[in-house]
Amino acid sequence: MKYDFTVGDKKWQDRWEAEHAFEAKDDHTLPKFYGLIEFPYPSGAGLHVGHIKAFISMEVLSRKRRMQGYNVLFPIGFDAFGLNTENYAIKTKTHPRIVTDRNIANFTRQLKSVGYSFDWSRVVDTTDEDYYKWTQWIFLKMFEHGLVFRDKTLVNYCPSCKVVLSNEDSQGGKCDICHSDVVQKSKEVWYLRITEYADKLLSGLDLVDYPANIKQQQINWIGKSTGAFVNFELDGIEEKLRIYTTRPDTLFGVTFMVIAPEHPIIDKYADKIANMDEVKAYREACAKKTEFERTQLQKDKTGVKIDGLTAINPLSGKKIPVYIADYVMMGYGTGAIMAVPAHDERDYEFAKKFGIDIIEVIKGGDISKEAYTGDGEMINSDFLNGYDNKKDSIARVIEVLTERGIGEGGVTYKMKDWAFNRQRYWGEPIPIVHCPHCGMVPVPYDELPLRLPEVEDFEPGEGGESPLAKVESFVNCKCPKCGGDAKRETDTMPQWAGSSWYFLRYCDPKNESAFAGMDALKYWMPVDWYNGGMEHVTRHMIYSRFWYRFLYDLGEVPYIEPYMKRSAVGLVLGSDGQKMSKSLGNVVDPLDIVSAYGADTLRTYVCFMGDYGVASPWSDTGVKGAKRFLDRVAGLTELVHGKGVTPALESSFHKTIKKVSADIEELKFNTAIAALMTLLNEIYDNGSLTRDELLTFVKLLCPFAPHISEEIAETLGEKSLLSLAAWPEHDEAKTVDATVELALQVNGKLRGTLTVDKNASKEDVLSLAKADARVLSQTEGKTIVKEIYVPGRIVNIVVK
RNA sequence: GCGGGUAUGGCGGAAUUGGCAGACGCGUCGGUCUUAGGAACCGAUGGGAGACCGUGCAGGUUCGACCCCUGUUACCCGCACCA
Repeated sequence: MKYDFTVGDKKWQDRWEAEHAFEAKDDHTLPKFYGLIEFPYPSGAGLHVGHIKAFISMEVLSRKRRMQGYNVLFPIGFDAFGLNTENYAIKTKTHPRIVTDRNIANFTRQLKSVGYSFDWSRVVDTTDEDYYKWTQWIFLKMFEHGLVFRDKTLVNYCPSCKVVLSNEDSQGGKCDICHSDVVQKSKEVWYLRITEYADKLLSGLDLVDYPANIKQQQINWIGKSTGAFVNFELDGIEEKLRIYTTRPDTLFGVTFMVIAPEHPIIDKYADKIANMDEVKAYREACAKKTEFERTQLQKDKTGVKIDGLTAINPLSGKKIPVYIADYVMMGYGTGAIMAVPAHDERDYEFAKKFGIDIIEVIKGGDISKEAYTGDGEMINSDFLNGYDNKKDSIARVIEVLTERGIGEGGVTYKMKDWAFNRQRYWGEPIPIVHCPHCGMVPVPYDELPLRLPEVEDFEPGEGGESPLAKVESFVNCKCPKCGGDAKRETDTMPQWAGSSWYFLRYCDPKNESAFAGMDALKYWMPVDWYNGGMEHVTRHMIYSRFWYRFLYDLGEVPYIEPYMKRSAVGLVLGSDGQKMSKSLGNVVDPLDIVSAYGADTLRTYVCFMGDYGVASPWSDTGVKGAKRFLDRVAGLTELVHGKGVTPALESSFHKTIKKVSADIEELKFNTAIAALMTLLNEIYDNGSLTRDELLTFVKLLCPFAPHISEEIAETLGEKSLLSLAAWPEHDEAKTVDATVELALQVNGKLRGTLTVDKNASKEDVLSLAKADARVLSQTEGKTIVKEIYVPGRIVNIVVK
C-alpha cells in the first residue's frame, strides 16, 4: 500500500471530528487523564515549529491514554489578549477583536491540519467576555480579600510600548515585548499581594512532581531568607532605622549603616542633614540609572556619608555613621542595612574605600586582607564570645534582641508583589470604580463582565494612560456604593491574568454561573501532567499557582496544587544550530512540512529528532528519513500473510510493546520510534508478518503518526477508529529470549561473545568461557585469580 | 560571583544506571534498477594495515567506568551588590 497524505490526512481528521473521537466524556466514573499544554498566543505569524514540538508530548501521551481506556481531557485554547495584537491593530487600523478572531481561525485550521487530538468542543479564548468575566471575578475576590492594592513607586516603563512592566517583563533592562530599553518612572499602579503567598508557594512544591531544576528555579525566584529585623536608634531622632540582616550574629561588628538612595528617612529628616545638597545630588544620579545599570556597575562602590545622621549600635552602644549608597536596594528587606565589613565582601569594599573601621567578630580569617565570610568562634562580641557563630549565636542574639525590644527574627523574600496593570486597550478592564466619597469600589459581581468599550483609537495617551481614559461613556459612571458620580479605572490587566486560571475553565468551559462547577473540578483537577517551556517556570507557573492557591483557600477549587507533574520541552533550533529567527533566515514553517510530506512525517520527525527536553537542531534530511520510515511502514501491507503470531517475530513484538509503552511515559519519543524502526527492519528481514501483528504495529505507531496508522488499520478491515482501539499489552515472559549473548572478557578487555541458554548455571558458563579459544589465547600460561559472571551480561576472567 | 546543567563518530542522538560504547536515523562510500536521479532498493560505514586506540582534559576507585570520586577546561541556562 502507498499512503497518499494529500487525501488521507484530511479524510481521517474529518472522521475524528465527525465521530467526536477526542472529546472528553462527562462520565465521571471513568479513570481520567488531564494533559495540559501551554495554550498559544495566536500571533499573526501562525503556527511555529516550536508549537508543534511543545504540543506533541501531551498529544502522544493523551492518544496513548485514550487507547488505554482513560477519559482524557486534552484541551486547547488561546491566550489572545496582548500587546502584539494591539500593536498590529494600531498599525493596520483594524479592531483587535477582528485581528484576534482571524488569528484564532488560522491557528485552529493549522493545528487541525497537524492532526492534534485536542478536544475542540472546549476551546477557551481569554478575550471572550464569557471568559474574562471570570478573570474579573477572581480579581474582585482578591480585592475583597485584601490582595489587591495600589501604590506609587518607581516602575519599569517601556517608552515604546507606553506601558508599565513588571520586573519579570523587563529583565535585563529590556522590554520583554519590543526589546527597547526600559526606563524608571514614578507611577501609581495596581499590585497583587503575591508575597503573602510566598510560603504557600514554597511549601506546595513538596506536593508536586516537578523536575528538580524547575523546583529549584521557583525556590530561587521566591528567594526566602531567614534572619532578623533590628531597629537602630538614631542620635537625636525619635524614629529608629529598621534593617534586615541574615547575620545578626555579627551585630558587634557593625561599624556603619547604609540606606538605599530612595529611603524615605532622608526627606523626613532633611533639616538634620548638613550635606543635603551632596546627598540630593547623589540620589539624583542614582535615579537616572535603571536598576539594571546599577547592578552592572557592581564592581565600584559609590556612596555619600550623611552628615547629621548617626546610628547607635543597640548592643554595644557605639555611635556609627550612616551612608547612602546604591548597593542597597529599596526593594529588598527594609532598604537599609547594618554593615559588617569584617565579614561581608561588599561592606568590606565600601569600608576600605571610605576608610571606615573594621571590627573582627569571627575568628578564622585575615581581615587585613579580605572579608572573612566563613564560620568560626565569636570574639569581640560581649555575651557571644566563645560561641560558634551561626550554630547557636544567631538564636541567642535574636533572643536578646526580642527581650530588649530592639528587634526580632523574621524572613524576607526576593519575590516582589506583582505589578498588575497595563495602560492599554486589549486586556481585561480592571473592574474598579473610583468614587470621590467611597474611594475604590468594586464593580458588583452581577455587573460582570465589565466589557471593553468600543473605541476608534487604540493608541495609548502620551502620558502613558490607557486608551480607555479617552472614552467618556466608559470612564464616567455612578458609584455602585453611594450612587454618586464616579470614574472608572481605565487600566487593564496584564497578559498573565487570563493564563492564570485557563486550565480550570477547560474543566467546565460553558458554565455560566461559575468559572467552573465543583463537580467538574473535583473530577478533572488537578492537571495530571503539564508540559511547557522553561521560560514559563518562574512567571506563568508561579502566578497561576498563586491564583489557584487563593481559590483553594476560598474553597472554590478542590486540591491544593493545580499541576501534579511538570515537564519541559526543549527548543527547536534552526538547521545551523542557532535559535530560529527571521533575521537568520533559519525559520522552518511547519505547514510547509505538512504540505510537502504530510502531518505524520512532521509529527514523527519532531518526536524522533532528539531528547525531547533538550534543544536540538532541525534537519531537512532528517525529515525525509521520517517520511521514508512511514513509507516503509505502509509497505508492510504487502507482507501480510495469515493471522495470529509469527514465531520468529513474537519476542520482538513483545519487547517493542514494552519499550514503546515505557518510553512514551518518560517522553522518550526518540527511542520509542527507534524501537519501532528496529522492529520494522526485523519484519522486512523476516519477509512477512500476520495481519494481527501489523495491527499491533500501527497501534504502537498511532500516537505518533495517527493518519497513516488509521489508514493501514482500515485496509486490514478495521471498521472502528484505531485511535480509540485498545493499546497493546506485552507478555513479560515472551520478552525473554531462550538464549543470551554474553560478553567474554579477560582482565576486563573484550575478547568475544558467548551464546548460552538463559538458564545455564554459573559453573557451565564459566567452564565454557574458559574453554573458548579467544579466551585461552589470553589466559594460557597465566594464573586465573578471579572469575566474574554477571548473568545475562558478562563473563570476566582475571589472570596474572 | 551564586545556583543548575551539558560535553559520546562527519551530524542528531542511544547505552537496561557500574557490565559487548556508538542502538535508531541522517550523511557519506560502493552496488542494483534506470535516458537520468537529488527516487527506490541492497551492502559498508568510530579511528588504525595491524597489535591495538577510542565517550572534553588529567588523575583515582574497581575484575570492569560514558556512568562513581578528585582536580581541570569549554559551553549553555537561571539568578545576580538579596544584606
